[in-house]
Amino acid sequence: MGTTGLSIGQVAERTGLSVHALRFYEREGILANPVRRDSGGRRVYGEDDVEWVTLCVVLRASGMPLPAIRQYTDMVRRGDGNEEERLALLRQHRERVTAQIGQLTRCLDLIGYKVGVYEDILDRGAGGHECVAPPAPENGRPV
Amino acid sequence: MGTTGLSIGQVAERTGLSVHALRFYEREGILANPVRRDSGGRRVYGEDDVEWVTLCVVLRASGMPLPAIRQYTDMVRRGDGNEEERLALLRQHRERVTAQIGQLTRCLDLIGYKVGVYEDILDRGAGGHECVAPPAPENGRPV
DNA sequence: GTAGGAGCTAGAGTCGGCTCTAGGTCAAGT
DNA sequence: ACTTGACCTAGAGCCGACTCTAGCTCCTAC
Repeated sequence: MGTTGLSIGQVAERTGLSVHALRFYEREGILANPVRRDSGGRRVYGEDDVEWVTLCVVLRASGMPLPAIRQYTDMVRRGDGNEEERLALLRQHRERVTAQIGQLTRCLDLIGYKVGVYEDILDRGAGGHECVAPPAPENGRPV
Repeated sequence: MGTTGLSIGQVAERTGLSVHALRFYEREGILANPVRRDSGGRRVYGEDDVEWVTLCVVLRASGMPLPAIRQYTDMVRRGDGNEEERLALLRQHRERVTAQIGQLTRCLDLIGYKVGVYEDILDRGAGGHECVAPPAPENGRPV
């Protein structure tokens, strides 16, 4: 049986979390199953643990708060029979992420516009002809 | 001269920030120009202030930290002549936002995949035929 | 045998970004 | 006269998510 068995440091390395964060997540009840320990009391992670942590990292990266991840973890831990609940939670999160992307995209438009404005100002300035009344950079009463 | 003059409460309402947050931003040096006061010492905002705050809200919403917003504010306050700097800062932020959207999109893919998995499980379950060995929901060692 | 490095626990500290409190002023309405 | 409500300041408090520290145990290599 080729069960690997990874140390916390190795898991940290491949998930991108710090060892501190991994222990913290465990304390917070965010690991789906209790981490095994070796004879010396050190954590030994399996591939499935790594996969789970990786999922958690993705959920965090997309803005899911730890309490929600814990909820989801609890559902999974409770086992089969609550798939509707899990689905609902995932769908809700998906909508939030979609909304977030939408908002960021709108922000990006404005930022892009601003970038364009400054590019124009600089192009014009570099062109050599004096700009007597520069097109009010930010607002009408700067400084 | 149709200068409006808004109270802090009105600005809060139309920018979405709280009055607390508005005062906090001011203390943090994030308002481009000093807010005027009425005879009683109360803040009076002009349309330009509201526009500036609105820009700040967009920058915040797209993840720019307050210190960076303050930097930008400082540049604007210093007046003409540092347009390259402003442009650089905005471009940098634009790239970060783009990256963030990319990351969220990748997360969304995974979440969508998970949603699909659960939809399949539930469809199959609702179909009536017993699922003897359900396709391992989360990982091989749940609970 | 001893120095280094990785791991352990419990608990304290940090950081960003607000949010709230206490204690007060002021103007308008009843 | 008095209550209400919006505003003021200075400063404390809070929340989320880590991050770090102290003081310890192992194991390995020199």
